[in-house]
Amino acid sequence: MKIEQITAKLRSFYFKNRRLPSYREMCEIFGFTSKNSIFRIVKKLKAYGFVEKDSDGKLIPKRLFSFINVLGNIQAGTPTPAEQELLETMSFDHFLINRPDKSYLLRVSGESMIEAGIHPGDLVVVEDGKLPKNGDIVVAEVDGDYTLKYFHKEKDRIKLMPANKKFSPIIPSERLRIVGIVVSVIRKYH
Amino acid sequence: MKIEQITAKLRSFYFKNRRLPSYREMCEIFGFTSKNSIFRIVKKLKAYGFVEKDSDGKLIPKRLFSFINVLGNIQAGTPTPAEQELLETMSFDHFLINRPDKSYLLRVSGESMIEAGIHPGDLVVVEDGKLPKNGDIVVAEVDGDYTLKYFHKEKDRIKLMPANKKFSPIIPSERLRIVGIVVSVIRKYH
DNA sequence: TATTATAGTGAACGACCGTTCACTTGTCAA
DNA sequence: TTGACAAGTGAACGGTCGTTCACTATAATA
Repeated sequence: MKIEQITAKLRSFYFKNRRLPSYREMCEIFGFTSKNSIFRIVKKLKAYGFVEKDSDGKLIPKRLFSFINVLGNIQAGTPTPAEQELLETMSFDHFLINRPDKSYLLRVSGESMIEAGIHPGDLVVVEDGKLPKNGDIVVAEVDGDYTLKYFHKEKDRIKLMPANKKFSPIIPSERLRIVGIVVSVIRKYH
Repeated sequence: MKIEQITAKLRSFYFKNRRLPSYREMCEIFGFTSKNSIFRIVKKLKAYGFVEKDSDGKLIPKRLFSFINVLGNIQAGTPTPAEQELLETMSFDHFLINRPDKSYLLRVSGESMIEAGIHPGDLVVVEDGKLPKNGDIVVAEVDGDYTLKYFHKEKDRIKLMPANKKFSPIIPSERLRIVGIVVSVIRKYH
């Protein structure tokens, strides 16, 4: 049996069950009757780098889940570092979230960041506990209201800049709290 | 031990190992010495709906991985159906990809869709084999070039509309191929 | 104080785990 | 034609799996 068929079947199993099948299950999936056949196939998969064994000897997926074939740029053709990274981390969860315990999701309303490509209805992954740098997009609490803005620290004051000409910069007088930094933006159409 | 501590530890284990720990491993993680303690804890987790057993009796995560606490709208407060869905599917992979075998990832270059919030450097998930509807964003191959545009079918012709005033609509004469439909957009800042 | 949950221990169970070994079959090259 | 090799079978192994049972300790309640 060809390695592509095997990885494809593993992929769809993992996508359905969120775990890798046992050897016995792989027998059923691939159509073998002997677990030894699986043993050798897994050896191949490890050699190819599709799966690996973790510290406890359990099988875990590795390079299997570029479900997703990265085709490269629309106009150019070569994969960029980000795609390599995604190929290796292989899951959007890992790609989009660095600190799961410090991250949460917000749905955006309002158009104050529309020129930064953040539209109403988009989801943003926000991570807290990080020091914002100039140019970061932050979720700020100003006088009790939450708002999404560019962060800009000048000599003695902090400026919150919208990405929309119709809005004005906010220079908070008191009570500014940076809730978190936007680390990624997600939009779903269908 | 409190259920929140347990789910937190499970979460971080799953995020690191991409699988749930065995009962013996949970003993180590939670600090118990008897697997029976784990047995009862898992019973609780099932009752709460955090985990479930799949068709083969194996433990799989269910509602555990709102790693990510959805806080609701920035301005409003109630979670929308999309967030509920994300909470239940619990993984960005499932949220963003419907058909893993028919999806791939493209890095966007060019500014032709910038007013739709798709900027150069963004990643788009493209699904093929679907019939585009008016208003869908599609990847089209026109005379050998790949391009990202709004799809508009009129009575007798197809129009590809950019989301950028500086660009002109394309009315393909021959050789138009719809490569796929953009189902989601991803942008990562850090 | 006596009673009753609640939470954890520890040993034992049968089933399944991944692995190994010996064997068969088919294919391709020398 | 023979030898080597790849691919699959089937049985057996020790270990780990989830589960169950009987027991203890602590805390809450009557």
